[in-house]
Amino acid sequence: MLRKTSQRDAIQAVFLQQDRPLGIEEILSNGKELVASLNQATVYRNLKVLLEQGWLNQISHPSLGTLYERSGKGHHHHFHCHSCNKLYELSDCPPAIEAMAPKGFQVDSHEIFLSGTCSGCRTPSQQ
Amino acid sequence: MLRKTSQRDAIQAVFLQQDRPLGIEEILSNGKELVASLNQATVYRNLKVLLEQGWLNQISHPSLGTLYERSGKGHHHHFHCHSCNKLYELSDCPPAIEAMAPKGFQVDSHEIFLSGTCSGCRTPSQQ
DNA sequence: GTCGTTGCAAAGCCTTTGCAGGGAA
DNA sequence: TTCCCTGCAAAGGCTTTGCAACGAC
Repeated sequence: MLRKTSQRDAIQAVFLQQDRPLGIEEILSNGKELVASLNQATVYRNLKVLLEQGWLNQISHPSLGTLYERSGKGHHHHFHCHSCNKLYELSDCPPAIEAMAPKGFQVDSHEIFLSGTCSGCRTPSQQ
Repeated sequence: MLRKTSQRDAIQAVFLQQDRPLGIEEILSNGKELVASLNQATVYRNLKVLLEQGWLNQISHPSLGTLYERSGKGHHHHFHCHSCNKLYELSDCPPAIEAMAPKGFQVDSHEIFLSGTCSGCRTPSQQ
């Protein structure tokens, strides 16, 4: 029922190639290098399909807006460097996060966004 | 240089009265009860002014979108109950949050969003 | 041939802006 | 009177949708 198309292939290739969270503009511009006719609407439609399939995860970042990343990397959070504007993946997760909620509240999920300066931007000479 | 207007008074009154994070729609509809002619554009413009004055804080919630809350409550985070759709304030904050970042990264700020079911929605009979 | 998929353009949200009239000081 | 503020409507971003043509199977 789901057909293989060069457009969807291109979008997936962009994610495999970049291996980091991407926004629409990046997906579109990178994808156009693979399929020149690639259209914005097609990107949106395929992102939706890939989300439904569980191939992608959606990130609603407070500063960067909506981003998409390959799923299957396990639970993690993100660090946003506002110098180079990159989004880094974090592996750790505070274990006591559920304790933040008041008594009687059931915590189903949580999101953590850190921001600051990455090591590369702090010591540019070592980059 | 900043004039007192019934519209801005109304918007501030809504926040003082509700004492919780509010979205545009709520601010507008509640504000219209105080100043019937209150316009959407006026609300946006005054929210901007109140943000610049530091009277309000902006929240970019992953599920609820943009909300505004009175500032001056100190550092805190939020819990979103997806049953009653309310946003609760949390007082605690994990102390080890900075340790989540890789070595050499400087953490300037962080955001934490919890979601789940509040106590009232878990045991409706006691509400 | 079928029917999922695409490109294009139009339409939908949310938010901002231009403009002329209105009101605070 | 001055000029900040408001309401209205139009315009801007981002995302979705309608539609006819296209193309995978």
